[in-house]
Amino acid sequence: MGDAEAMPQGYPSAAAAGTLPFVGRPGGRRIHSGVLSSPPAAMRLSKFHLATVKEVPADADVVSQRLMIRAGMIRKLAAGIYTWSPLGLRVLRKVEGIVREEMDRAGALELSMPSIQPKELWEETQRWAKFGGQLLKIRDRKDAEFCYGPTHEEVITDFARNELRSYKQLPINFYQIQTKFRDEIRPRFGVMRAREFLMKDAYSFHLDPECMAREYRNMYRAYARIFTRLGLRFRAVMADSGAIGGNASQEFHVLADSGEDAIAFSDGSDYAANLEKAEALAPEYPEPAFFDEMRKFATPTQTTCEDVAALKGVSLSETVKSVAVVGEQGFVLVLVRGDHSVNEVKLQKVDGLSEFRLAREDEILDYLGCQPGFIGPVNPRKKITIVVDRSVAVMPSMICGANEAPFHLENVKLGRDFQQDWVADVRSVVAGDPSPDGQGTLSIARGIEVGHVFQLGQKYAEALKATVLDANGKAAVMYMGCYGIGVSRIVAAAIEQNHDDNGIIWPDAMAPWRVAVCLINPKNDPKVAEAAESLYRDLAAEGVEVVLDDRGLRPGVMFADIELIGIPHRVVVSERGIAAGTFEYRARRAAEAEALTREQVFSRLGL
RNA sequence: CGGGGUGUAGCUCAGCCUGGUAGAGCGCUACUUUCGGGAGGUAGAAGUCGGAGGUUCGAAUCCUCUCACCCCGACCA
Repeated sequence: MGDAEAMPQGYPSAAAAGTLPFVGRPGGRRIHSGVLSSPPAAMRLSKFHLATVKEVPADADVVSQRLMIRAGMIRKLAAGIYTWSPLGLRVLRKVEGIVREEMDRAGALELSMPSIQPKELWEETQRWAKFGGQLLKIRDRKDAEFCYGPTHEEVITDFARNELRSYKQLPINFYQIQTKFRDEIRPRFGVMRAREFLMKDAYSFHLDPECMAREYRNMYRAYARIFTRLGLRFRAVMADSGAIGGNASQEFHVLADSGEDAIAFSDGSDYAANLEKAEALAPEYPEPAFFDEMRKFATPTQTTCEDVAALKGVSLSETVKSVAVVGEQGFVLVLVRGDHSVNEVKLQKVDGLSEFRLAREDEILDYLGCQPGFIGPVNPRKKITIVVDRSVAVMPSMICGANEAPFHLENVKLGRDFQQDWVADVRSVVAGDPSPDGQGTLSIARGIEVGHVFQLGQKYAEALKATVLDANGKAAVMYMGCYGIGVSRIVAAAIEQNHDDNGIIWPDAMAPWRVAVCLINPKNDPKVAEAAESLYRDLAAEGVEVVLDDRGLRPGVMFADIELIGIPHRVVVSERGIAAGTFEYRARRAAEAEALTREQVFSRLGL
């Protein structure tokens, strides 16, 4: 799959990252540094705090987390809460700087909102109650309630309603790069799923939906530029808008096998969507000539679809899985094919299930008259609601639980043996399903969500009464867009995508330094230190971000460190190189080092 | 929230079952020999054994409570 497919016209593919004209070039004076104050471009490791470690805590369960800890980029303070060391922060700032430059370039205006937000504001949008346990609530000394901001729709909309009075002030897009806190049920994977994290969030305000849609496309393009400049392989996909709310919504995913999200994409078109969202079409079945009577058969030990299918010697797709849930209006049985799985997000869209939970065993017994393992839609003990997936609705007949242990039923026919209340798309797509746009079939890949763009519409502006006067002098509720990027998560995602057995391999744009100059046995020959110092100074003078490893360590230790922290280019200065008039150059991904003259080294670095 | 597990030196861990003087490796400090892929030797510093209570002559070890952290689950019946 090519990244370019997900990108708007006219932008280079990710493969070209690092050669784009707007990448900060050595020697080129940046108009603005991208951060309030940049760390020094050149650095001696003897003056730096490099804190690599050989052993890692056993609980680091993902590559990026292990490598970030080993490289000494992060240290855990508490569950999902990390300190960024000087090294880690250099990388984080690189990402932040690129995000900031591209947001500025796209016309957004940076501001900074409080991380602590009053309860009252969140009550105006009902989200104090609805946001759930992720909202970290705190009290001040007067016992007034606040939350640590997990997102800033409320605050920005409050700001906008006070600041924006006229349609002439629109459209406008405000953004900030700020630490947020979401009290995750289970923080894990280091900074990839942390509770405290750095996020860029932007909010745009418009008089009409067309304008909102234009800015949405503008932000989409800005995001594509950001991830391209960062040198990441990524893909934009259609998304469910979830708790934030709103209409159109797309996510940007960094592709990595370890990603927490599954994304579905077509091999025959541009279609790509989060698995939560990807529409599942019903297959077509040949019309059967006649129907057999429903029949009960014994399944003494078979409680799963897999076991029952194996017992009958039929395909899993001929069985039906019954999932019991309890929604606002009571007990609901959800039917999906044995080879499919229920999609929670889709199920929430069914009437009466916007909030649901799995049924408890006693509830299942009460409504169906049978314990789990043998439940089904036929002859429940009490009146229940039955939701049938599209694929189940077209099955000529099915095998399902009999609501009587230990039995299942075969030749069960919808409409004859039981009645459904709803037919809906409630399953997740699987690889091989037809693409919903009718072109090609779907494949599933894994991704790490690093960006999300939404068209919010008037949801928040309405709740908070954020209006401007339009050209007719009438109050108009503004339309909003919101656009997030997980800055700290990008650092982890980049490592997931770019590493080897020796450590991290930074894309040039994210590397803490672009070049490392290493000294071998400088004590033996003063010329080594002289040559290294002069190379270091000259590279620094050219504006290259260069680090001099003058720690005086043994070569093996030094090389291992430089590789672990992922410096893209390494130049070794040694006695024997001096004698031959060369330096030893090695790109991080290269298998072998090569002996180059000083001029060749500079030209390798594009100088 | 349910289940399971772990807290012992800066880090990774052993010791706990079967109570009796606090251990190893890595890291750190000093000296020394080394010096092109995580060196060797010698000497050394370093731990309220997560916390509180209890049992006992005696508790890292047994019991109770508590805190923290981790894993699995919390749609696939």
